Amino acid sequence: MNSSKKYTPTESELEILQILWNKGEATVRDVHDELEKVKDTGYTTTLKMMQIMTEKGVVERDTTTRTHVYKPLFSRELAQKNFLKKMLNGLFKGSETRLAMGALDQKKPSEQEIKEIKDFLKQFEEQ
Amino acid sequence: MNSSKKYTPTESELEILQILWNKGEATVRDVHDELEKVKDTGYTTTLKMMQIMTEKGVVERDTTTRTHVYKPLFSRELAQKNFLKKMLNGLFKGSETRLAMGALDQKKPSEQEIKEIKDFLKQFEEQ
DNA sequence: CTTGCATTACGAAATATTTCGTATTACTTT
DNA sequence: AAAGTAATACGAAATATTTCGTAATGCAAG
Repeated sequence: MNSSKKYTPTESELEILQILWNKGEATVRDVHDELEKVKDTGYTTTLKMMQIMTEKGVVERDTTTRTHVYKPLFSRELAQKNFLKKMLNGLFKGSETRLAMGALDQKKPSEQEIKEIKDFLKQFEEQ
Repeated sequence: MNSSKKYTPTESELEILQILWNKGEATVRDVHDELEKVKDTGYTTTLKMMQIMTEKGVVERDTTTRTHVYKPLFSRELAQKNFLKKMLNGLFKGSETRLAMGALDQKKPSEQEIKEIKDFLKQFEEQ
């Protein structure tokens, strides 16, 4: 059994992270103005969300100025990698060198495995 | 504003879908036995989960035999595409032809956009 | 300075997800 | 056919996520 729980952003957190990733850093106002274009929730909701993300250590904030400035600590790349890993986990069902148990962290995948991963990714490439 | 909400599997649903995708179809017992290797929850939890997924239309089940057999209706490819889309949404921040608003569904991305997408995907390919 | 405005803080309600206990039902074994 | 076993049904508790109302605070304009 395995109970290493790695952080995955929730739906809402991901939306906020997207904006932070794009802007590099932003205030709650910045983020909320963006969010509003796509989603229809109040300002304090966004604020609270970002406060929670701060607690979780997903973002950090500079509180020296009155208007706090937030930066992502969880990178876009990591989000992608984590998702990819999650998908690959399901892929290596029978394989003895089960990536499934988090091997992707510890050992290098084999040639064969790399090939499979590439095939898996190919679909995104064709047109 | 936009409020078209497309289904995204929750964390737990995804775990179950992984197994169903691999097996093609499976009973609750099958799924639970797999799940147990990785997670430590009771049988009825898995059952309930799969029942809910049935209600949501994420899976379907054959109830002709006593032991129900479940099949995924939500494909691995779609899960990937949705995630990818979500990531791309954040990528086309300023672009006039904002993929952000779900354009990926409706119109073909431009040459330029395709290039950006490919670049984005490249990181997964290098070794 | 004091009024108004934008911000953060915070608690708690609303909602969604995950978990499981208990009951019921069907099949199998004795 | 009775007892045991394994499955589904279902309600509801536990937990996690999302939402927002209200209050407190600081800044800026009058």
